[in-house]
Amino acid sequence: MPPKVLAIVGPTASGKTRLGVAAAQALNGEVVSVDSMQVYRRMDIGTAKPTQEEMEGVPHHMIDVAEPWEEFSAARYVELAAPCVDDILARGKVPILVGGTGLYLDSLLSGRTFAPRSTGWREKLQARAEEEGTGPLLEELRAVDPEAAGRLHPADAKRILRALEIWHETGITITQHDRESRARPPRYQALRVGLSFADRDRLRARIDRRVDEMMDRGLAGEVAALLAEGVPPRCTAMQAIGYKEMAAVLTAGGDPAAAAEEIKLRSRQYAKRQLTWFRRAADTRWILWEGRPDFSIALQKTTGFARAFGIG
RNA sequence: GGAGGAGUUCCCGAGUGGCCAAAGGGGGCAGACUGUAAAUCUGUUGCGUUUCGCUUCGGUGGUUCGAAUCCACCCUCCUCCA
Repeated sequence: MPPKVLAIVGPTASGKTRLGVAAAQALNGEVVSVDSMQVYRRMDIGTAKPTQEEMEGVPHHMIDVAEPWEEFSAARYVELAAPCVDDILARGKVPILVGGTGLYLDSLLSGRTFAPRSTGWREKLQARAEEEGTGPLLEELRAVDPEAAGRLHPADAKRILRALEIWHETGITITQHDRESRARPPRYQALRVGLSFADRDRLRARIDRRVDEMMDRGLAGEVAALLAEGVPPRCTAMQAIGYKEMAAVLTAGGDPAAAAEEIKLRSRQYAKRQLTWFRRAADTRWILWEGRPDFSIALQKTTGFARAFGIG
């Protein structure tokens, strides 16, 4: 049986960080962040990275492990996070996976492998897609991997390109790769605890408040500093919600207040996508806030689930 | 007081007699997701007993076989003249 871990998931601003710390204290655990943007250094305010104070002495991993200009990915996340989790287990403690990046979490738990990133194919294919459109590329894919071509929507350029990239780079179709990858045993056995609000409007209000706080705490300055140190505006890190909007205001001009509203909107839509992802795991034990979040009750429930699951 | 212009579905906005429950965009809702995932992509969005019926395009009447589209009056908003 794979080792057991606790995973705390949910949309942005649902209270994962705080419950994670409380659970770590109660269960003799350490937190492993599962967040595609908190991995970057100097991106603190906009990613709502837990502060030293909020960590309350609980060790946190997978935060500040990359430079903002670096190319990061789910594959790289797993490469770094899995040893982290294993180390925590080896020390007899409970790994508590806390975060909202569904792909990263599932990749870490499942043991799936990733086909390698190509050396140059992606760029070539991208250039072709811009010239010819994705139609011919999709047909090219169909010739070697009809299954993938049938599954992918003609407008989904990103995935069509990736499928072709894998084919050209490895000579193996993405369909075959995925099939083999899926057959691997899971890396960990996870108790999934989901955090959200019973009423979507409450989640929305909390997101709004959090964005206002980010602005007050100096999000503009944080983004300006990144740009000043030469972080390319188009890199992965700068695609983060809050950063791309502020970067646009800082470089092209515009109203910071309007940018804040835009950030709230994008965050709300992101939260919705997170819910779509996390709802898919039917075994998730959801804790839905009815009104103000009550962390003592949430912790009680979580430790109860954990005991029944056989951890802590 | 006078002269123009405008009021369209949650929002913006197209539509100037039938092909209009009404383009397009936004937002909402739902979904997908294997090396950019806070990314990317899809579906759907008046109501119902849903290959059909009903209600809708500021309001009320009217013209017409037929009106969001034409006419009259009214209401609201904008611009200009006084």
